[in-house]
Amino acid sequence: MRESRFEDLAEQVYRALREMILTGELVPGQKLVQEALSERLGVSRTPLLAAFSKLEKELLVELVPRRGAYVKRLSPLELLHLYDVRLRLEPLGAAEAARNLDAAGRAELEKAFSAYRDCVTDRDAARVRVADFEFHGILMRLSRNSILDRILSSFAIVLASNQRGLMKPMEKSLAEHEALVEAILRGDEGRAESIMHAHLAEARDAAAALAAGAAGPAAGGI
Amino acid sequence: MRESRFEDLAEQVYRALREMILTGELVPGQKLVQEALSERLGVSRTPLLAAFSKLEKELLVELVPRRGAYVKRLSPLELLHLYDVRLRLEPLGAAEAARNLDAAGRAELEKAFSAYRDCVTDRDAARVRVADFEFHGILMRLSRNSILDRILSSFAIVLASNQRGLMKPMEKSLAEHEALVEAILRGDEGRAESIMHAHLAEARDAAAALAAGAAGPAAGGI
DNA sequence: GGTCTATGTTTTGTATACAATATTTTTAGG
DNA sequence: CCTAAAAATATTGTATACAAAACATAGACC
Repeated sequence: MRESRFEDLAEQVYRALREMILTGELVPGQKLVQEALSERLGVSRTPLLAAFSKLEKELLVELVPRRGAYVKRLSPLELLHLYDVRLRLEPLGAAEAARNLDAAGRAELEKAFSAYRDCVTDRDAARVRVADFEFHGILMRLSRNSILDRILSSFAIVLASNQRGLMKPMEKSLAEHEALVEAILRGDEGRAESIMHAHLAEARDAAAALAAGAAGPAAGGI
Repeated sequence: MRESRFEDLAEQVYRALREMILTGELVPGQKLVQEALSERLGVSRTPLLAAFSKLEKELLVELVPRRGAYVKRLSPLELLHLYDVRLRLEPLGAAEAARNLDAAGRAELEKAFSAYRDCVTDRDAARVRVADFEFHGILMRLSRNSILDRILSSFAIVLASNQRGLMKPMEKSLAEHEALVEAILRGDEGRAESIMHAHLAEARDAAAALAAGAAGPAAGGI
């Protein structure tokens, strides 16, 4: 066994900041002052710096030399671009998950889906968002494509993206997820891929409309 | 103008290490000892740490807590997965580049292509590899999809991937690039996309063969 | 009164110092 | 001669200290 149960402070700080950004405790555009944060988290500035580096690569933080670190604000255009990328990658992941599913994966998938369904039943929008994020994340992990999983889980941003009011009605989304799960459990790669594609294409189009709207009227603030 | 001409030591170190890894000066599996490297680069260990964090997110470095940093070695399977991802993303980039091309982009594209062609003319395999990498990188930049550009340029690894003897004959690759450039200059999105797809599909299949071979005979070392 | 400059304060970037863990070497035992 | 424990060494992780740059404030000049 070569792994280590030890966890970097940098890693903990990274996760703490990520959480704070995703929950909205730190809002887009906000400056991340090193000393204030390190005091708040009870660590020195050193691990903070490493965490900033990681978060910058995930598009959650913007690092301006000599100026500081800021919570990144996604422009409507970047949001659209993000959906364009998801639209290409997640159907691949769904297909590979369908192909590579085993008993353990099946259990994980069913668990994630039922957690999602419960949130929808409760009509708790905030929790639905998180559960949806986790569902997609688990699916990509089940694809057994480590590169794909890495890229997509890197973009925790996808959660932030859903905050912008382009969530579709819960029931519709639930039905799509259900069909997707069913296809994957059956091992139907082609259908899993096309359902995922359709599922994301709508969101992408909503993002496109948003981007088009933002480009016109208001000159779109960065 | 809000940008800053100042450059972090961390950024410089990051680029220096990246270069060293890509040129093979640092070989996969090699341990990156902090003190040795910081002496060699003439900086303290602090900026080195930030650089490690960045490189880890790019899959160029593996960070094992309390054990150290190692130059990551891509397994044949990971290589295949990487091509699966490229196969989905780069055709999108080619299409968007064709759609969004302007005069400046046209000039950049032609310059990158002619640099590439010159390397092929000289039959200098090492330089062809670098020129190919830059050509693809510029193309993704021309797509104007910042997310896409970011993901793919993150994976400097793509260069490393080409080192594994799955480069196709130079003339064939040159012809494909030429057709691609022509399609983009014409603004033919569909054709640009399909050429790029075909261009990468072959490499992907070679990677698949390699992965299948590695999984069978030798039990595939990580 | 407004703008430019000078000074003081805050904040970042980097180096260094120290503590804790991993690795290597030495030494004792079977 | 090989194995196993213990000491010594090396290396990482983290905090702190200091220098340089950015920012804010106040004063002088037009």
